[in-house]
Amino acid sequence: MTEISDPPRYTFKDAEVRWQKAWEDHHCFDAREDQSRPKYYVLEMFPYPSGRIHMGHVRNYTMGDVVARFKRARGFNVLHPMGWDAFGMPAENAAMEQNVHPAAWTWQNIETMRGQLKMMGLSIDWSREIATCDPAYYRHEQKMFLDFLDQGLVYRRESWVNWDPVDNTVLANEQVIDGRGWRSGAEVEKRQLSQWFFRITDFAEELRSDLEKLTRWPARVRLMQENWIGRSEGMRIQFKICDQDQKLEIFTTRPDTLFGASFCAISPDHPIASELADESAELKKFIDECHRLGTSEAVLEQAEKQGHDTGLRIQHPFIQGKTLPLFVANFVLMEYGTGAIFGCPAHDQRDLDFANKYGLPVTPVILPPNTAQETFTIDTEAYTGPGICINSDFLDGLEFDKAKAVIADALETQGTGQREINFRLRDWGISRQRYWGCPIPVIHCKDCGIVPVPREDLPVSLPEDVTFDVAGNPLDRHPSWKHVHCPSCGKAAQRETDTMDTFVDSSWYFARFCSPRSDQPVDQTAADYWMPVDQYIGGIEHAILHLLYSRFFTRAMKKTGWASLEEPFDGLFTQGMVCHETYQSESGQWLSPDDIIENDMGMLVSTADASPVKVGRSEKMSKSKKNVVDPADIIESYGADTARWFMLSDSPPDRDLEWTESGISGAWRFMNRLWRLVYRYPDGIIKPGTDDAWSETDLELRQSIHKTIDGITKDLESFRFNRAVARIYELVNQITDFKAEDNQSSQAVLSEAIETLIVLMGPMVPHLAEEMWSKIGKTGLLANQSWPTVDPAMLIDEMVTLAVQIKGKLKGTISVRRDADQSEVEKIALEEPSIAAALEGKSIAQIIYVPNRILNVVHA
RNA sequence: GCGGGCGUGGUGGAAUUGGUAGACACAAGGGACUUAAAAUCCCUCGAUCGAUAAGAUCGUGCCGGUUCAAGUCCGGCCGCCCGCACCA
Repeated sequence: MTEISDPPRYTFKDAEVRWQKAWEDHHCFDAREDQSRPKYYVLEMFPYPSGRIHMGHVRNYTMGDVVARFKRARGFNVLHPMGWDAFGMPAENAAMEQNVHPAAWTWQNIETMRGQLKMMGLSIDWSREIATCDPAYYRHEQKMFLDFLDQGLVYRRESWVNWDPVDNTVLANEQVIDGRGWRSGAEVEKRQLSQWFFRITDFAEELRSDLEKLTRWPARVRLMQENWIGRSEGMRIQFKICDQDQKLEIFTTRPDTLFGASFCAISPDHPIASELADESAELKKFIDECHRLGTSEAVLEQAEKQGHDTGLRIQHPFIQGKTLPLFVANFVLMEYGTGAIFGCPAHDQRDLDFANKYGLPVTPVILPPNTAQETFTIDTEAYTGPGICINSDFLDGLEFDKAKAVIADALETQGTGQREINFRLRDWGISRQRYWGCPIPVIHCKDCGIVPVPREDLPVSLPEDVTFDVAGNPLDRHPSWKHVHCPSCGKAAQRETDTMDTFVDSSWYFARFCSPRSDQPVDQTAADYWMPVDQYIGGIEHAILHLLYSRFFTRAMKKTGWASLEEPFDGLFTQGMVCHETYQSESGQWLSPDDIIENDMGMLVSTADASPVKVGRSEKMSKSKKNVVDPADIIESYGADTARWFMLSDSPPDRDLEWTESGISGAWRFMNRLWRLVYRYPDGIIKPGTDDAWSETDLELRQSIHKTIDGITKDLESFRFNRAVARIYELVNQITDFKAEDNQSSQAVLSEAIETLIVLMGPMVPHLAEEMWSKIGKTGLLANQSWPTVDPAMLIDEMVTLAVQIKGKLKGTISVRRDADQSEVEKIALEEPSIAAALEGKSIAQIIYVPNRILNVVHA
């Protein structure tokens, strides 16, 4: 081989474009159903087209691409699509601020970002691209909405919402900051509005119990969903209201504390409260007060328990003649259980706070273990632990768990209570008073009520001639759009002007990718072949909502005949965030990494005025803190492969990754090092020979090759990309150090090493790998090359290094035959000078031998 | 408050799942090449003692335990991070 004195640098600009075109020309990544091959569906959470791609996208899509390319090389028929989560508020904000149409703004962003993603060299089947704002997509969403409506999976009801009086819109809870609208800054009001809901609670139990089937999901995400669904077993109990026919229904998980009840309380939104408020100005005032305070976290944190005595009395179900006062209390939620509770102050902290404030009796009914009843009192701290029932009539002496069952039976026999399971999960409100979303396809008719838009009239498209110069929903004030004839009676009627929550759009896009141009929401044959998604990858921020909604939607689709499975995502991986140090000027202004420079003294200063810069901790890249690095700049200066390599190196993919300049330049240096390595070997390096008379060093390299194949295969299967990267470095170091002898077998080993290295790197740095592949004289695309197979014989070492310990402390290592028997190993170990010296004069008590691992000598 | 996770060199992180702690990389320092710089190549790099050697001792947040053997298992602290939060 000839050493070339000055190898040129790897010219990524030319190479990356060239190989991207080659893949496209050869349709390498087009996916077609093929029943004869095992399929693999890799999906990354699709991006919102905000304008430009950010580092989070680069990390996400690099990981997905590694999996897609790896699986393809392993012989799978891979589906790896991309689309756009294109409806949403930012488009309307842009419309208001920049006077552009949301559609124009969105499609322009898609154009830009598609180009940027293509520069990354992702193995995506672009022929399947979809955008949720395209009527060709959302008409199917409307169709399914109507199917859900037919099946009773959608309903409309009045509900309390956060209303922004300036922007004239409903705000999500996350959009209310300290009681004010996040955009307008106006004090948010509670209003009752008629809203559409998806009946996700129908599936609460199933969504919870099926979590255990999702074995390829992170335990953390499953737990978060489980907590979110929040199942609790308890009882619904009907209390008699004194001097009335009405009953008060409450829900409790602690029927065992029923004898400790000292009051009942209902939510300010409870029907009984509203009824009473009609006759009591004072109560009405109290209820209004509760509404004004709202339920935002900050408020609840400090909010005192407050109540209003209704004057009504409630009959205790088991104690003759005992009655309890009924309060309206600010801490009782209408949305959970029945909106009414009984209060047992001794064993619930909230009830105790309330009782102490209003001077209500506190009767302990659960005695903690190893406590004397005479000395047990409750002061300001409720006892919520386990124990034995006291002061509880027929429950006395029973262990509290047993007591729950006994009293449940008693109530059920009496007919005044039933065992019930309650969930924290609420139905999913999907109405948004927004323009840029999927229109809800119904018509409101004065005579016929709610009439679905006839299916043949779908899609209900958004009108284009809308304005954003005034607050409120443009659909609502559009001159003609909402005025239609009732499809049922033909009289004048109005369209629904609310649009759907954008989470609806992303709840089924994965199914649409299977047959993106079908004139049905999904083509059953295609979906049956491709679904479920085998590997889904995205941010942990979607652990609950998006993933839960998708699980619900898939079930709803199954019920309406659009899906044949329940769980859309078989495997889930949640990637960490991309972080960067933060910089602030002396006056506290955030500075971008581009605005700072290291001065002669090694200090970071502002490029503008050379003033010192405060370096803050590494945080998620965000525009507000200006600690962002634009991926487009990086790809421009270093190429896509360098960016991809850096993304995969060092940090485990589920943890946060810190972006550093030295890290990216290190990755760039490595790209060139590889290029030089391959450049040293002219075209057509030696083909593997039949001669297997390897020298010891030949054998060593061959073993390394196969151990690397084995290791990287396992690493990529289990998302340990950082480990795979380290193995590549190890192999490259070894190849660099390898001195090939002047014979065919030695040359062949080197040849095998380089070839294998290139194939193994293919999924991670595809352009460079193609370039190297072609450089060593290979014809045909590496993208179509299959994954190397492991020679199992090469994984087994003839000799192993064994650690020798004395009383558990390492004293030396010896080299022994693999699986050598204990007596042989002992002999070698005890003859080892350092061991012999350490054991001088000691009598050996025990020797522990773990073959191929360790020999531990224990002396007296 | 409830639930969960994490804690290893100057830094990011490895560690065959109880068996040689620190792989690999970054940063740093030294050297070679060069008129010089960049690039590249070589060496050192957990701490302490020792001479920059041989060697020894200590060392995975802290304290204790189990074990022949603990970063890994158990108990108790400390610190950080995340999720939920008036859910009866």
